[in-house]
Amino acid sequence: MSTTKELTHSAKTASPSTHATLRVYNTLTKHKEPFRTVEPGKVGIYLCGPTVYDKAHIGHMVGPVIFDCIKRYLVYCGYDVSWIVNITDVDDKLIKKANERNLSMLEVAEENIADYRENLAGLGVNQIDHLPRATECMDDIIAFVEKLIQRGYAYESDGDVYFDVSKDAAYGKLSNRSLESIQGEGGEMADRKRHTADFALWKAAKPGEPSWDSPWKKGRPGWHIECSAMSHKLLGQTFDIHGGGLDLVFPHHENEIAQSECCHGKPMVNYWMHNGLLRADPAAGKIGGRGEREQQAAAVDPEDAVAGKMSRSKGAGGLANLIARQGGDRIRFFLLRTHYRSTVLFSESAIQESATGQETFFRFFKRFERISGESFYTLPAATKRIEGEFDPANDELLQAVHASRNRFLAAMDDDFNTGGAIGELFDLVRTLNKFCDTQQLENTEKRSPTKLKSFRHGTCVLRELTQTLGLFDRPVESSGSPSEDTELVGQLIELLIDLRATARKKKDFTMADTIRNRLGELKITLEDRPGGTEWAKG
RNA sequence: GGCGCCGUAGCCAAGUGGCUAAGGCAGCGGAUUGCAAAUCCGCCAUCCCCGGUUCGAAUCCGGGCGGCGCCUCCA
Repeated sequence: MSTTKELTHSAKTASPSTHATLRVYNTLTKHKEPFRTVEPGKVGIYLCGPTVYDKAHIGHMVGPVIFDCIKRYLVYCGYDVSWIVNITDVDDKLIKKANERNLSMLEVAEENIADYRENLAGLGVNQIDHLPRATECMDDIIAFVEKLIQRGYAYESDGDVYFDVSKDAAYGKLSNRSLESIQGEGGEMADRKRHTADFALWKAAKPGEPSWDSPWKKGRPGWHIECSAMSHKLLGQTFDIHGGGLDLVFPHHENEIAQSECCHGKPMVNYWMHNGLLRADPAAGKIGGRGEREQQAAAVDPEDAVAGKMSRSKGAGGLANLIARQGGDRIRFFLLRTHYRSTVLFSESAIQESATGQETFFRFFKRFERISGESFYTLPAATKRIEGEFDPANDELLQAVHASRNRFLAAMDDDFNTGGAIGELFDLVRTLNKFCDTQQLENTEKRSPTKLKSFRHGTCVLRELTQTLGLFDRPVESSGSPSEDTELVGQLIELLIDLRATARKKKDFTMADTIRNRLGELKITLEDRPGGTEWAKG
């Protein structure tokens, strides 16, 4: 098998500070390939962000969430990573929206960019290094177009500029299309183009449209050019990873490659990574796309209220509401349970289901705190893969932890298989829980420093791994807004718990159960543990 | 019509040539508990169908059936 050979080879060529067991699926080659960087130890990532003509929806978050993990994981593996997410803030739809709302294009953009950033933060996406906007890079865009004209790959036509696909022999290589099979956009531009498949690099402005000075007519950039210009400006002529939704492969990314490679005469990107799309329900096609628009009115399954909500979420605050309702951490967890290239069937009931499983982690974190007195969230876990390596020696617990860690890393190394990796996380928690049970760690008298030390070490490993996914970074804010009453409520519950404890001592279980049941009706659960009774809301 | 993806237990979902097919939800049995909750243990799939390659396939090839994406703005 060639796998062994590749691994051996990469171990020799890789920088010692980075891990070369990583394999990445490349849309361009349709294969998983060993990950090699352009520059040793450095990774440049460009992800296509939104066109900000409207509020973000959940589908816009799939890419950012997975790439947030990818960056975290690469950093963990020792790379110096620069991650760009572009914002397209000049576009036909933006102009249309601005006219409808009687606002400037800039105002519409500002509003939706703020919404986008809020939603990113809500899902814990905080690894982005730059969010460049197309309108901030106009000089670079114009220079890029000029160069394409100079090199004979583009032509001006009545103030517009078009890319001449017939000059690019490689055109179609990403989406595997032949020039003949491409219909191209017809319409009003058709007569200004030499080829139907030619696409606009620069569009002359009509009266009243926002425009920028250019060597051609005053106008604005075409849809694809800003990505070529900005990625070049920020990451260079050839960079490591370009990402986006699967729906961008054609024409957007195909056109980006054509522009960039014809302009620079070099490969633009080494790894093209595309995430799968979200679907609202089996009947409704993908979210935010043509399928939704066509079927929106038609088939809304009454069983699945979510489909309806998704459609409505195109309006104000849809995603923000969803995050408020479910919690960003749950949505993130839900998205990461599936491999990033798969289609995810989205529904709130599916989020609920995955959240039920997610509770296992939160319960364990509480248990850890009960036993160790330390918060899981502040554990000094290794932030680098190499630092986290350890020899479990004869420690049975740590041997199991070590094995789990290896399986987790193997999953992540295999094209960022977060779904498989999360499975290992569940295993790891079970191992740790089992240790608590068998060693009776909840019982103060049975604890030994040695056992506690192993337990803490194992839990540090758990934290080390969850950090690479950006999961459980901080305590979940308790649902419901805190009020001044919170303290008093807590004191009252403690009082009831004391009364119940007295009842239990007297074997008055009827009273004890009444207290627990009545509190249960108020959504307050009591759990009796060796160290006393614990209560929780919800 | 062209290009491409997918079909694993009741549901969600890893695994893409070789130990007993991860994990989660739901369910069932047990340990534990005054009873619960939590936790742990056990049970619960031969991988859409047919054929082929191979010592050996869920995993590769061919053919069906079914679902989906792109080809037009889309993360």
